[in-house]
Amino acid sequence: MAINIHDAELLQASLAKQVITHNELNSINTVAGVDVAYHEQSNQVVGAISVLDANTLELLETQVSIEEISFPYVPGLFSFRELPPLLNAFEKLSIRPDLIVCDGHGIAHPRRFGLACHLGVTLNLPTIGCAKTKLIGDFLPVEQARGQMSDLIVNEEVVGKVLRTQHNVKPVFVSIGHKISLDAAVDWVLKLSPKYRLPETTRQADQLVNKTLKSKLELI
DNA sequence: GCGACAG
DNA sequence: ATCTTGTCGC
Repeated sequence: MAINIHDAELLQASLAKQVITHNELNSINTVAGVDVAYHEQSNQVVGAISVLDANTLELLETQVSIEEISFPYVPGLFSFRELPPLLNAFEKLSIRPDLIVCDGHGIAHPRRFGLACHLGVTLNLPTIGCAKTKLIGDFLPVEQARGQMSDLIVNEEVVGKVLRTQHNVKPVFVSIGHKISLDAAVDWVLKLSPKYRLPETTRQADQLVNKTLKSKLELI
């Protein structure tokens, strides 16, 4: 790895000061989803980004990047493992999305600097963290109806929302990534999840990395 | 020491 | 994340 674990933690604490936790958005016409998949066998990683029309959720553009895994999986240092392939895939885009939804946390992180924050600050774009499971924090049970939520709390501080995107389906963990308020982040996650638990942006990116991993690496 | 721990 | 079949339910 190019950076050691200790330095990575110090870097996060420093970069966390650059995170903007209020809305600094222009009109949002396109929204992107990002995801990463691994092939430990060949030490390869696939990063993908899918850009959707923010209103129709129609798929507009996709890009992928396949490269060497450069950092181990360490809870809390997730972004150092996933950022490289995501940035490389992003560079290939012809469309610059107005918002990015990440498969992981934003400020709901030990040093308030999860993947969504790191990607947002690096690209200077609004980002949302939408994770499938908790990293830190406590919360009260969420009612079963779609749209119900409860605060995700760490030391009295609300770092995110535990949001039910579908009736009777396990909730997701939403937090601020960069340049967006928590309320707006929740609204977008709901809008992007009309039918399934996860946002369409995440589903498209997830589908893309798995398809790519299968076709380009399984024949090794 | 014990449990928790994004993907 | 990934390893993995069938199966219950809308």
